[in-house]
Amino acid sequence: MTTRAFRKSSIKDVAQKAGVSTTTVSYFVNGREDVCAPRTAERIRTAIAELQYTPSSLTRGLRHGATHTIGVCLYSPLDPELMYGNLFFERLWRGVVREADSADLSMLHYPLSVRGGTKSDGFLDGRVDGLLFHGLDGARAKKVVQAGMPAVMLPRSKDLPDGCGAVSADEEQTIGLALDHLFSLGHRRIAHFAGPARQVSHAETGINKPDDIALLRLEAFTSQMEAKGLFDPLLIGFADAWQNVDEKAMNTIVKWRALPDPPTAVLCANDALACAVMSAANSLGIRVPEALSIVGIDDSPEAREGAIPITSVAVPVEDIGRQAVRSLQRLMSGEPAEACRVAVPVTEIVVRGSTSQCVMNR
Amino acid sequence: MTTRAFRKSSIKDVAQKAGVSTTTVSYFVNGREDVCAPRTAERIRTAIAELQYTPSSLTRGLRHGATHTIGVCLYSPLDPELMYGNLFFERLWRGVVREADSADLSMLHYPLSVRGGTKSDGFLDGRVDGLLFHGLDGARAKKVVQAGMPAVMLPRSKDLPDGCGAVSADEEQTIGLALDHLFSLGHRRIAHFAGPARQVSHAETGINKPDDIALLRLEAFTSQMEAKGLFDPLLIGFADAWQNVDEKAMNTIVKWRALPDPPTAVLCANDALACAVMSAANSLGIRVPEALSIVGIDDSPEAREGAIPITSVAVPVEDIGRQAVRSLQRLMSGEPAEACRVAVPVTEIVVRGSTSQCVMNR
DNA sequence: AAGAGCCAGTGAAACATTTCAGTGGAATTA
DNA sequence: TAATTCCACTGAAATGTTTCACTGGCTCTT
Repeated sequence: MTTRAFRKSSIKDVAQKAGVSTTTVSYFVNGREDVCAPRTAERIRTAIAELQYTPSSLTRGLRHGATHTIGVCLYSPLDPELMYGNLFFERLWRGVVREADSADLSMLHYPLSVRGGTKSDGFLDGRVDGLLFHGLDGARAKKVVQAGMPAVMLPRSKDLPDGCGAVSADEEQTIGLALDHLFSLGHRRIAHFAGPARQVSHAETGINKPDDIALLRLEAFTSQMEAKGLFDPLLIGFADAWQNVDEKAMNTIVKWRALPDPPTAVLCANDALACAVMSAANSLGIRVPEALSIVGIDDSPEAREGAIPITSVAVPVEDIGRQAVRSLQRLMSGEPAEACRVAVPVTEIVVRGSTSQCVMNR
Repeated sequence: MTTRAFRKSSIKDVAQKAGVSTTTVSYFVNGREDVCAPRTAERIRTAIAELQYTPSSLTRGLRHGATHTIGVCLYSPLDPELMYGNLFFERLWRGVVREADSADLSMLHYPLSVRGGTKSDGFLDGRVDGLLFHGLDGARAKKVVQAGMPAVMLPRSKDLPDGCGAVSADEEQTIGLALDHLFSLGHRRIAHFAGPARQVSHAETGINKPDDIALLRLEAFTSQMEAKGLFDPLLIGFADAWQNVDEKAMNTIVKWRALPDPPTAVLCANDALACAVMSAANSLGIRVPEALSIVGIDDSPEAREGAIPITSVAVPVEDIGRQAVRSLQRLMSGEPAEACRVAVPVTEIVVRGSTSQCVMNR
């Protein structure tokens, strides 16, 4: 174990230089009122300045049992396919950073050997007061949480351990916004193109991806359509993997068009899927939105930039990041985990050219 | 100062449970050979497992004087205009994370109060062995470096303090690639649309932005053109701020067209500027590339996606991130700062539709 | 003038760990 | 058998800081 190249000056050095005890220096530094003899204070002040003294966070943490630091575990930077050009991470990250900043919390990134490896011990090495994680598998999360570490899952996953906080977008609202929009345009035969349930490549590594989101959206779609008596299992399509989404979309659309009562609108689990459906429709000569309305979710650039821009539900990703930090703070200050599980409201749908009045029902 | 909600088990607890001294446990944990009595080892092993013991990084750091942690200071997530949709940060970040991961280094993000505030003491609180910073102003950097903290500036700035490492793209090569491409197409009258020298809004906050890059590119352009005897100061345009880039581009192009000998190609300091020049050319009815070749720098999506995709020099941003971590490691292990200043090679120019053979010189 | 009270500051323990320098006992050697 | 060597382990100091409990000296009150 190598030692650091430079030596910081310690409270002892300051005490010696100022001719007082370390206790006095400590009191001075921490602003206790009763150490106020002006001349002593002055000597300490100059000693600190000359020695460039800064109290060691390490020992402070040791003494206080708290470090004012949260561990953040975001797998995205290591995951090429998921992240490049996808602003999700960027926005989430920004929310986290901003909230942590205003709460005066430092953030520690654990290296992959801890994040991706099998041992979760690294998280318990005393450097952090709490943990924010994004894509840690349930088993390891459980271990960490059971050891007493406050932790918030981001977004909430299916196998959320007891005692663990969680922050997600309210997917019921997400779906609700999209469906309300389509309902108000007169659509009744509404299909859903669902996202990949879970990616195989990552099931291997034990990393739990937020593709659970796709499942939540599917469930919300199903229950809300059922509540209106409009649900038809034939109108559910799946894209099992990212690889051949275009093909999947094509097949699915063809299948739907062959139905006696084809859908007039399709709600896609995310914008990437919506784009795939859009180009499938184009290839098949199905006019959008006249013959088929398309709604996406995420409000990503790809939805905005096509020839026919796609109506999309805007997910408040940055808010999710902020709320996650807040939840973690509450958890750290002792609130019960149930109170630290929040569904961030989703309130905005950006209406664009891919949706219009349903012509069938006129 | 609040204490943490949960108490970790310490080496003492393990020692007590296993009926040995803490020394023995320590030796066991750190794999010293001479503590190998199988029965003792077994007892310690079970005690550790039962108590979920993990050695405290805090005290380890305290004892060893090194924490295997680097501080990273990236302002981008807090800077709306610069970052959204700009993959620069994302790619840089990924390089940093990957290299840190493979070097088994943790990364600590300091909060804005340290990063943006006036005090640089926060960096010296003993939690990190070195510092990677991106947009810390020269004065504060100097203070940190003088205090003996190994630090690497990313990218290299004009006012790089002595003893500080630095990693940047080799802007001479960047410009060289672009110019060679244009020369090979026969262009001789080549203009340069330079980036903002420094952003006022951030000069206020004391944050030094990497807009120095624009300056470096301008200098490289000037010297390389001069070396060929082709430099003409009239062919230099500036975009002083992001806000009215389009207008600036328009004015600049108009001005250039009015010259007796207008440029046949323009090298823009980045892709955003190249896009601005492209749309200015479109508005003015100047055909690209026939009447004007345009080269950008960065190889960003915006360069790729226009109606006429733009030829652009690909800057190895991820490499820069990786190299920065490596440089910092070398610096931390005692290498002189001069050896820890690297210019990352720039080798790739992506040729697209915005450049073609120069017709004037045929 | 004696006790009370305060002022300005100090000693030492505690936090969790590592590591130098030992120690007691057994096995080996002379 | 006595000395040596080795084994398996332990004591204690050191890292930098905070904080409880205390002290010596001074001033004030009665």
